[in-house]
Parts: sequence; C-alpha cells; structure tokens
Amino acid sequence: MSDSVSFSLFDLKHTVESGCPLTFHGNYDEKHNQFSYSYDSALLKLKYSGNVEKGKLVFDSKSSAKQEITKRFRLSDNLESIYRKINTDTHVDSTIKRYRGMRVTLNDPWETTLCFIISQFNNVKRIRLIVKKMMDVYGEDITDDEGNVVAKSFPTCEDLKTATVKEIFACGTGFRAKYIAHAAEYCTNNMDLYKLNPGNYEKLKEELMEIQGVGDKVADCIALMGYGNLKAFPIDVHIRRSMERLYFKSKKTKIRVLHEKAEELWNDYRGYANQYLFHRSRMSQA
DNA sequence: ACCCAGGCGGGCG
DNA sequence: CGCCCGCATGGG
Repeated sequence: MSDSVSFSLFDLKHTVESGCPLTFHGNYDEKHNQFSYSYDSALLKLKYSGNVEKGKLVFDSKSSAKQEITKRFRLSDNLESIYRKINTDTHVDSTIKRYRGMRVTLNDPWETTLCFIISQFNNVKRIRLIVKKMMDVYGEDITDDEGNVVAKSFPTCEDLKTATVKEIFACGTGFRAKYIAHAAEYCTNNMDLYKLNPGNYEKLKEELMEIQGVGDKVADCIALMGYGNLKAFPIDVHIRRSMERLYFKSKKTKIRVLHEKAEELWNDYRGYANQYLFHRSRMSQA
C-alpha cells in the first residue's frame, strides 16, 4: 500500500544534491527519480512524479511518513514568496530561476552537527564517503520483511559516545576524529541539542559553538539545516568568493562584513539566498 | 607532482 | 582582539 504528498514547486534532484545532510546519508537515483534514506528505524523510499511546478512524492504507507516528508523537505514553505524576498539583483534572479524548486531541508540536529564537523576543510564527495562509513560502523541495521539488511540508520550521539578517537579516525575522519568524539560525549552528557531554541539565532549559534570543532561557519550550517533558522548564513569559500565578487568589487572582505551584507540584502531569509548561491557556485565549479 | 576541498583551534603579536 | 599556521585524505 502506498501514500503520497502533493507539492507545487519542488525539485528533488537539486534539493538532495545540495550538500545538505540528506545528500550525505541518503541515496539518489537520478534515472528513476527516486530518493531513499533511513528514518525512524526504516528505509523511506520516495518516488518523484510530475514536474518542478506540480507533482507528488509517492512512498510506502507508514503512519508518520507524510508528516516527516513535509517537514524534512519544508514543503510548507511558500517558495514564490521567499524568492520575491531574496531576489535583490540579476545574479540572484538567474540563480533562483536556474535551480527553481530547490528547497532548504530540515534535518536532525545531531545528524547535522556530525555532518558539518566532518565537512570542515573537506569536499562534498569525501564528506559523503566518511558519513557513509560512520553509518556503516555505528548505525543500526535496518531490515526488510525477510530480515535482510537493506540500510543503516544514522548513528545518534549516544551510539557514538563510547567510541574512541582511534576508532573514529579509522572511518577516515582524519584530524576531525577528536572533535567528533568530543561532540558525541558533550551532546550526550552536557548539552541536549533537542532542547535548544531554534528561533533565537544569536543564542542558538552561541550555544552550538560551545562544541569543540563547531565554529562560526559550522554553527550556521547547523542552525540553518538542523534547526530551520533561515537567518543563518554559513560563509564558506564558495559563498565568500561569490559575495566578494558580486558585492565588494572582488576585494578580500572580513567574515563579519559579509554577514552584515547578507543581513542587509536578504534579512530573515538569508539562509535561502545562501543555499542558492552556494549551489550555483559549487555546480559551476564542477 | 601539485592544488583544493561547505574550517577549526591554538599560538603569537 | 586579529592574524597565521597546521591539519588527514582523496580526487582533479
């Protein structure tokens, strides 16, 4: 038995290939327009039908799946309205047209934290490799009706809290291993990520930065993709280059000034502007 | 071979 | 404070 969620304006491909946590832990099949990822001890398989303007996601019936999908892909966001708010210049305009329907995703806070600690000084392809390895080693088996292992769950911070730095290093995490071990321990014993206030941008970011290995940029990634705070604006090399070229005559500009500019231009929706600018920059580089 | 990748913490001035 | 450096690893 199957169920579905209808949407207007949603691009599955660019959304799941945007470098969000789903990119790292899920699997996208472009040929069949399908995406699968582990959720709630099961493998959730989505089939995309229709087009970017109007269509539906079809999946095997499960009580909480509909709610999960709507929430995860932020299908309740009014994208047209957000586009109007961030469309400040011709570069943004052409970017939102090119990747029309791409949505910011809302992911589990711990999963987002782990993914973006791994992301530092790294590239998307290798982040995915490392995350998959971590899932393989520390995740729990997800089985089908016959008992075959069809996937692994994403490891919780508790799943990781007893892991040694050496073991985590063996997953290919490199110098980030000590950060991951600390984060798992800290988020299990000292900070409950699920009790932070998603709406208070400054406070949220400040609290996230108490975790070793979480700095300004990673905290913004977690605030945006783990808590859904659209004021968050992660500044990485791609964003930095794009903004310096577009708004600062290609001059080297301080991170603080770039944050101020993003707030001035896109205000409460700068996280969405970030997603589009980042994606365009990364795509055109590849 | 060389360069870069969704940066970070630590150390120094 | 701000700046500079080292850091694991694999793909172009």
